Amino acid sequence: MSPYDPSAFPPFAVTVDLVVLTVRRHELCALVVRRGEAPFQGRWALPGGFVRADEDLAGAAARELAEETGLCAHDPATPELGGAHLEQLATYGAPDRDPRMRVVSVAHLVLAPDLPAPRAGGDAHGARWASVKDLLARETESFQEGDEQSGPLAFDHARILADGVERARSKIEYSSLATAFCTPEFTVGELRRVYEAVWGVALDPRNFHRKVTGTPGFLVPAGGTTTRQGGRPAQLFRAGGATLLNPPMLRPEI
Amino acid sequence: MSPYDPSAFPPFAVTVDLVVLTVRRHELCALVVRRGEAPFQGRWALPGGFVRADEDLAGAAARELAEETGLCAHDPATPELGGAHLEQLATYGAPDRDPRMRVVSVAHLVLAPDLPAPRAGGDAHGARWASVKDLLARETESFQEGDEQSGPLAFDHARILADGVERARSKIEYSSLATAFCTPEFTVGELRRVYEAVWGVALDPRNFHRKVTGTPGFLVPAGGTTTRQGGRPAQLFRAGGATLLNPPMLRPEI
DNA sequence: ACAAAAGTGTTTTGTCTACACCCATGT
DNA sequence: ACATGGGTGTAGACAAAACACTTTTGT
Repeated sequence: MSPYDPSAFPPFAVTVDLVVLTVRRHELCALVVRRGEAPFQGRWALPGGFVRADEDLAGAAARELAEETGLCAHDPATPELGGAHLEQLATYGAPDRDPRMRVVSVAHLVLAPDLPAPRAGGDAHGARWASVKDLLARETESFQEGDEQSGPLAFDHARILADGVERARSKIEYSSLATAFCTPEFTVGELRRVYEAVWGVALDPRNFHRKVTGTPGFLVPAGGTTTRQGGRPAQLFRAGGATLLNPPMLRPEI
Repeated sequence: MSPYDPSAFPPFAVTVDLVVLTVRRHELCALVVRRGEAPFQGRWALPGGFVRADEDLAGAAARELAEETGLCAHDPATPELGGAHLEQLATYGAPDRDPRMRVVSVAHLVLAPDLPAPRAGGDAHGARWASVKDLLARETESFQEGDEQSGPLAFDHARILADGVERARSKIEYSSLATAFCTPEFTVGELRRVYEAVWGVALDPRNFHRKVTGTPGFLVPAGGTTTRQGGRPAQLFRAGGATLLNPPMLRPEI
């Protein structure tokens, strides 16, 4: 027979979906696009698309990210895309998750600094940043039909978003990934506000400062200072080489 | 047009592969099966198979696990399968990972207590437990052709195995998953030997005892004692309800 | 002068480590 | 008696939380 018997397995469509997170105005936000076609036409969804025949999963994710946000695509072998971090999140493949056909979606998580307004691209009729809190609250609350802001996310995207947020919350605890939410040069206070937004807690600025500057490899001084946050000039830092934090940042109990 | 245009996306085969880990004779071991057909005929591989048209990913993993090990299949919604823990690990989809066709494999991680010799099932010509250390060492070392024990794993299974082992190593740090390697009732010393085997370190028995018995919800007394390890009778425990350990177990620096 | 944010010092409190020591069984 | 593993007590090292205090800017 030919290399393999195609009747031995059912054919699947494979897509990548993106959970793109950023921190804007002290709030954790996710990128959503408005669906232009059925099913879930007009509803908000996570950006994503089909994996092509000749590309790998991370490559497909990087391509979709570039198409949806204008972030330059970089070598997918390196997890940095113009300062953004890309990693695989999880795969969703319930038989009924797409009414059209059997689709397996490999979700990816992107952590990005506060970007300019996203560029609508490809098949998405519109793209915007939305507060994660709002997006997840919509799943259970009642809402007005036709309201531009409202409605639950399409498909199982609320579940995927929740998983991505949970991953981001735990990963910044024991890795230096929180710096992926910052501009290339940032202050300790800006980094603290990232933690506060992602975790939804208030942190003691004094202890936070001591902790992050005392963790070897987390931050390296960039040399300058800035007063863009007001008050006394703050030292600028860049992300250091360390990826794993030891000891980890401690998330307050709430 | 019909519900969806099949020419818009390339068809994929979707499989599940299993990293089944256990602790035997103070060593971390993985389940491997001998391949009965090309490619990689005669080589060891991770158990796995095609996802069927009507089952979800966790269901396919649970079915394959039952076929390969004889572990009774339970409700995939609950992560417990006869004392074993099942979770999704990661998805592997490089275009050339299978020479026959485009295959995306959703790897799952299973942590099981020390089982009787595995039952060969389905298309696998043989199944056995192999030391993780040996399996991963084979990837770089030279080996004798034709030796029953030798040869690197098929496909990208060494990478998948390494990822699964790394996941197990970090998860037992901050969750109570180490109990999934134990029989339903176990002693503190048996649990300690699980940590020692998975991490490849020696732990202080006195401090370990204080730590695990002092972490609320980790262990609940089962009521009896045993001398199966020799020495003074040890209290028997069951896994408690807690899944996240706070504070975590601390892995020694090396 | 005052508000605002950055940074430092100090005390208290808790946890990890290392190790001395005792307990209960099998041989 | 002794080896083996189970379990408790305790002193020192170390890190985190809480908070008083100083520094340096903008208005």
